[in-house]
Amino acid sequence: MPRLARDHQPTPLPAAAIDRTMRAPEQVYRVLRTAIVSLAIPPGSALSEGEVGAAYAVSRTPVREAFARLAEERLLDVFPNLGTFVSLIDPRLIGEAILIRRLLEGEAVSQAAASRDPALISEMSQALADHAEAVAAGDAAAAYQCDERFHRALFAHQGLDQMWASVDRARAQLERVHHLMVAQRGALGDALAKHRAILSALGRGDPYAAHAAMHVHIEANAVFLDRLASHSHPFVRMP
Amino acid sequence: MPRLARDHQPTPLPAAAIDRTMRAPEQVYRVLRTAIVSLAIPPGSALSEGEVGAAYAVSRTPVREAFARLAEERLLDVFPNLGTFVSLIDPRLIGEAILIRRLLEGEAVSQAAASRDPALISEMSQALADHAEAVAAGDAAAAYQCDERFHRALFAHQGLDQMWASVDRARAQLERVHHLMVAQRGALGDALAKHRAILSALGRGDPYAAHAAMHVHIEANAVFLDRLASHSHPFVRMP
DNA sequence: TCTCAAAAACCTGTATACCGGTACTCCGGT
DNA sequence: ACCGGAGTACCGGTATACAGGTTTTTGAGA
Repeated sequence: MPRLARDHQPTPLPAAAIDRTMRAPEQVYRVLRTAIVSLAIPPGSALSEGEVGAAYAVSRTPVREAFARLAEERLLDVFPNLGTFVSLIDPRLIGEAILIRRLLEGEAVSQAAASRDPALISEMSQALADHAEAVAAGDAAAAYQCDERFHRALFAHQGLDQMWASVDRARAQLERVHHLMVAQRGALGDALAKHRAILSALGRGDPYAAHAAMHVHIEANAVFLDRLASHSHPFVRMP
Repeated sequence: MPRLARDHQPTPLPAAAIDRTMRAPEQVYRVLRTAIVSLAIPPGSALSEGEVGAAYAVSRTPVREAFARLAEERLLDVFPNLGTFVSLIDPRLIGEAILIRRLLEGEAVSQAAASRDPALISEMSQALADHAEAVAAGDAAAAYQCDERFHRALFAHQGLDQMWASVDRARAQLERVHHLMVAQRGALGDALAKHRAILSALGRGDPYAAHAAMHVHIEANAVFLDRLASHSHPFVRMP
C-alpha cells in the first residue's frame, strides 16, 4: 500500500550541480542513487519528478529516465497517478543480495587468484590502504568508496562487466543496511581484516583460499539481516 | 565506430497493437525485446525513436523509456545525435552470460532440490511436457517459451526475483546465439534431455546431482561460443 | 566531370504542455 | 460535532516542440 505523499515533510535533496556537457539523466541518477543508498534520503520519502527537476534545474524528461533506472533496481517504488517513494529496506531482497554477491564475487575472486595479475593485486592493495586510512579518519563515505574500488577491481580487471552490474545492484540494497548498522554501532572498519585475508590469498595465487575468504566476508552481512528482521524499524519493510 | 543509419534499409518492425490500459513503455519494451532476441530484427539494424513510435502509434516518450532499458541490457547501442542500433552479438558478453547462468541457476536448482516443493516439480514437469510437444511440432518460438518457463520456475517458486532478473538479462544475450544455431543446424530439442536429468535430480531431492546436471546443461552453450568466435558472421562482433 | 561548401534531413537530448486519475480540503447538511 | 461530496491541487503518463550535432544531399563554380 502506498504511503501518502502529503504525510511526508519535504524530502531533503542533496545540493548538486548538473553539468550540461554530460548527459543529464546519468548525473541525476548518480546523485539520487548516492543519496538513497547513504540514507541521506530516508526510505519512505516521497519524491516527485517535478520537484527533483526543479531542484537540479533540469526538466522532467531526464528525471523520468533516472527514476526508471532507480525503480528497476528497487530503490524507488512508482505508483502511477499517485507518487514515487524511496523503497523501504526489504529483508527478502537483502538476503537475495547477499546470495548474489557470494556467488558472483566468489567466482570472480577465484578466477582472479588463478590469473595472478600483478596489476590487479596492486590496485586492490592501494584500495585497501586508502580504505584503512579512511577508516582511521572516520570518514564513512570515503571508506565505502574504497570498499567498492576493492571489489570492483576483481571484475574490471577481467572484463566481467555484466557480472559487476549484477553485483552493483545487489550492493545498492546492501549499502543501506550497512549505513544503518554503522550508524547504530560503529562497525566501520569491519571489512578491513576480511579484505586483507582475500588479498593474501590472491597474492599466494590460491583460488580456494580466496574463494573461502570471500565467502566469509560476504556472509558476514547475514548477521545484519537477522538483526534487521528481529527489530522493528521505520526504514525496514515488515512481513 | 557507429554504423551509419542511411546505410541500412528500413528495419522490419513486428506488427503489434499497444494496449492503452497498460503502460506503453513496458509493452514497447516487450515487443522490441522479443523481436531482437529472436533475430526478427537482425543485429546491426538501425532503429529510431520516431520510427518505432510511429509504427506502434505512441509518441517518442514511451519509446525512449523502452530504448533505455534495452540499452542497459546491451541489446541496443545508442549513439547520441547519430542513431540507435541493435547491438551485435558480442562473444565476450556471451561467455559472461554463460558464467552468470551457471552460477545463479546452479544455486537455485540446489536450493530447489533441498526444498522438495511438489508444486515446483509439477510446474516444471508441465513446462517440460509442453516443451517436448513444441519441439515435436517444430515450433521454435513455443519451445523457447517453455524453456524459459522451466528455468524461471526455479526462481519464482523461491521468491528469488532479483536473481531471475540477472539470469534473464544473461538469457537475452544467449537467446540470439541460440536462434542463430538453431537456424544453422536443427538443434531445437537439445535441451530436453538435460531438462529431464535436472527434473529427475529434483524429484529425488538430490541437490548435488541437480547442481551437476544444471552445470552440464548451461555449459553446453560453450560449444556455441567457440563456433561463434571461429567463424565470421555479420551478426557477430569481431575482436 | 569534379570539388567543395552550404543547406537540408536525420538523429537523440531536453523542455514544455496537456491529460486522466488519485488524494486531500473544505464547506454545507445533518 | 459529525459526515459526505464536490472542488482542487498534485502526480505520473503521454504528446509535442525545440535545440544541438552529424550525415547526406545538392548545386554552383571551375
